[in-house]
Amino acid sequence: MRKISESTVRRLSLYLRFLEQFAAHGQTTISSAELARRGGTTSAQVRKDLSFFGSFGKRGLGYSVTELAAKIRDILGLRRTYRVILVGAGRIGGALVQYPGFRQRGFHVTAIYDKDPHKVGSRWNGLVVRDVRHIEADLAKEPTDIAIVVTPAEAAQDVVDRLVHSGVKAILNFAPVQLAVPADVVVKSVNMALELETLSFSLSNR
Amino acid sequence: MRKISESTVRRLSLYLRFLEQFAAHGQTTISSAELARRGGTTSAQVRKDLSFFGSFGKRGLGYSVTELAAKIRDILGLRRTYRVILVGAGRIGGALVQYPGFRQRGFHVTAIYDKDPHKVGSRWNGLVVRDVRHIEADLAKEPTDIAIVVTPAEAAQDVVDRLVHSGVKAILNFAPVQLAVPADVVVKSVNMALELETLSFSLSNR
DNA sequence: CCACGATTGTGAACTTATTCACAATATGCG
DNA sequence: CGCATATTGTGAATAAGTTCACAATCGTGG
Ligand SMILES: NC(=O)c1ccc[n+]([C@@H]2O[C@H](COP(=O)([O-])OP(=O)(O)OC[C@H]3O[C@@H](n4cnc5c(N)ncnc54)[C@H](O)[C@@H]3O)[C@@H](O)[C@H]2O)c1
Ligand SMILES: NC(=O)c1ccc[n+]([C@@H]2O[C@H](COP(=O)([O-])OP(=O)(O)OC[C@H]3O[C@@H](n4cnc5c(N)ncnc54)[C@H](O)[C@@H]3O)[C@@H](O)[C@H]2O)c1
Repeated sequence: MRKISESTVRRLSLYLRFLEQFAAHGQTTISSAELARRGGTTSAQVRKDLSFFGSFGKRGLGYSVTELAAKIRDILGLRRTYRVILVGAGRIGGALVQYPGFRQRGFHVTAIYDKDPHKVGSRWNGLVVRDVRHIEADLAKEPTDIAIVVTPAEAAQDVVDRLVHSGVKAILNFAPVQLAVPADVVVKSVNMALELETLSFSLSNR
Repeated sequence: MRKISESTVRRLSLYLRFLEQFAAHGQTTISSAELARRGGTTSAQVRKDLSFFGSFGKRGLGYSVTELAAKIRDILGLRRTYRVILVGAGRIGGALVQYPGFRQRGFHVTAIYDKDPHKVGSRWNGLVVRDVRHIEADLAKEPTDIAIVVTPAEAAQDVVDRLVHSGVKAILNFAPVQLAVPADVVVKSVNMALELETLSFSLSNR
């Protein structure tokens, strides 16, 4: 397959959300122009994004909402559910476990780990917080697809090393550090302070 | 000023974080190559990013860590502090108010708003949660620089309309919806489900 | 069953972003 | 001082991403 850009993947994920909304409203077909309007892009961009993966529309008519949604789910690998573990039972971790949106989209949090003896053993949304030292053993028995790192910055690289060592191939990181991982592991970082700084830049430059 | 790309701004923010770390370790000078290594980019990219704003280095020597940090703070508009309000006293909102990292970087949360009468009036990290209906009046008296939207998706556009109407020019949005705002208002969205879906895509394509 | 309006799919043109590559220095040392 | 070494700053080359523009094709309605 040709190299697909990050921005294309992000847009596909957006299109999918719109398609689900259109489907919920009973709309059966949709044009690239309409999808573009919703996503703040152009119709050519929508068609180009899709064209990397095939041709899913009908000329003169547009796309079937449900078919295109199914196709994008396929492309994004969303036909299956994913096992997700959370490392760090802190404030952000707490918000994430309780958030129903992830499960709705097929991401199932199956375990939470922490280092703090006061937190280990407590129940979080039906899950018992486990000691982070059990990660390797647990993952050997029941591998996970994705790990979310919500520990303090100082602990993050350490935690990630153990995750990688345990065979985790995808990591979503909230700690404000640049993580080093082997080439076959993919890391996405959410850096909220950085987002605020881009806002600060925008405010100062107009 | 020439149009600066989003990616350049994000990288500058990263460089700044690294510079602060180097400063904390007592390092006084640094080369573009070293910054690049840390940030996962190339030395040419680092120099190009900086060159949009001036020339801050010494040939043969590199950059003064503290001078460059000060310069980037200038560029990003981080010489001042920012007033930030939070709309939505839920789980994510709770994590955000308690997070010390924002204040450390000059972003001061000055008020929290919610719609729920059970939450209005309660204390959150020293701040009393106010009724969202007071937003307009409050902001007329004490303008804010940035608003963080952490309400449910259904309420987000409504809240944003009121923020815009009250003169807010920068918004950080956590609700998984595309927000419509006038051209002079900048919105950044953090969409965690979308991040998970890009991971899902990566996992399914190798 | 043909002509028309709508809309896709996609090369080609264009625009933006990244990397290359090298002259222009700064430092240090014999 | 003059030469060797390091590293910047930047125009030019390349690569990547977006938009244009139009032939291909579908459904409809006369
Ligand atoms: N809270 C926010 O709004 C916010 C915003 C931006 C970034 N972040 C980042 O997200 C991360 C988590 O933030 P938080 O506010 O939830 O912090 P927190 O302090 O509330 O929680 C961190 C948790 O990690 C646990 N922990 C520490 N070391 C560990 C280890 N080695 N293994 C497993 N668990 C360990 C701690 O016991 C604690 O329970 C931090 O890196 C923070 O910088 C948080
Ligand atoms: N919690 C997470 O981990 C997570 C992850 C991804 C995205 N999000 C998104 O972030 C947003 C907030 O999530 P949450 O988990 O904190 O939700 P939550 O339900 O815990 O909190 C939402 C808060 O907003 C308040 N609210 C509702 N309507 C309002 C209005 N019109 N004005 C002011 N306040 C109003 C509610 O009373 C509630 O206190 C949601 O859009 C959610 O989809 C959350």
